[in-house]
Amino acid sequence: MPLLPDQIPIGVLAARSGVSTSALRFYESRGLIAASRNPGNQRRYPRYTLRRVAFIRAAQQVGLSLDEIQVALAGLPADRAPAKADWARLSRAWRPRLDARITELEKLRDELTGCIGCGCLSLRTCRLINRDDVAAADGAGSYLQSDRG
Amino acid sequence: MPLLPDQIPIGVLAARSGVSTSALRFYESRGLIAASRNPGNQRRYPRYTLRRVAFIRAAQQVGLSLDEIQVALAGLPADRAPAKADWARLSRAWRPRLDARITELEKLRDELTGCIGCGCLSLRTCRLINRDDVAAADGAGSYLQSDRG
DNA sequence: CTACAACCTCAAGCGCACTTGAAGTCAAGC
DNA sequence: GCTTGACTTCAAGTGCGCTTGAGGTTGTAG
Repeated sequence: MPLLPDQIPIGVLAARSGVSTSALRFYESRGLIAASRNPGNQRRYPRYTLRRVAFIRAAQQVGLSLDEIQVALAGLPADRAPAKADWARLSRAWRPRLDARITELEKLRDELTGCIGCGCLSLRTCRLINRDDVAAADGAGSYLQSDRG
Repeated sequence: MPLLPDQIPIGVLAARSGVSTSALRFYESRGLIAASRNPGNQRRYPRYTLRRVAFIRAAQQVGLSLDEIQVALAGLPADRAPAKADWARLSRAWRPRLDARITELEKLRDELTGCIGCGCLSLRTCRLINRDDVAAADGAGSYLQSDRG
């Protein structure tokens, strides 16, 4: 007697995953999840869809687009419960991205702290404020750039 | 003889900030930056606009919307170069948000690593996979949720 | 049997952050 | 003076990730 039958209606999946029914249908339209249908044409989800949805939300947190997530999920069997190794493989693939994002934010935070502390807010020395001003170092030149570009 | 005159045309600001001219005009329409006009009605930016733009991009990295950034920037003088204290105040205001975001991503990363290592991918124990399944703990109930809403 | 909530499809709409295009003006070099 | 590219405005379009609405069907409790 399972806690949750293996034929989950969309409203239940929505309640349990915290994702709206419209978003779930949207995910289906984008090939991120799949459902079988009951005799009355209503969606019935296998239990592991809960994991797929959780994975999708987590991946969005990492900064992946739904297209990228779809590609990642394509590495899983679409029609049966994925094995531990399947999830592990996908998760490993995120890891560098997550690390990179964390590093980026930490760098920003540290530069920010540095700026507050050091009073470096001159145009020429502060990396946070000045990071994109590539031309500032080499004089007044570089008045060239198309409006369309 | 300044490196950059204090009447910067939009193309130059775009080249130096790495932000397109259309985006700069868009920022102006949203009240994030401002420009005076030359006799021919062309925008001329004060130098410190470069800092404002860099601030905007940095704030976007932190995850702020343009509306939020506009509110933050409203704390600066709109028509003269902000002082160190002005920037410092704004930067301090980001700090908690940045920290929170970093913590969130680190938590995700650690849970991810944990899941790979511990084989916890059962529906009931893995917090990463299962984090939103609030109903799973208390039996099969909670079949209630409207399609709309 | 009736009522009503939950479900269905399909098309259109939304919020965000811009981008693109049309039609015209301004500025600098030859 | 002419050309060319940088600039102007305004409206419409784009891509993403959904949400909303219309109009209809299914499922279940009383």
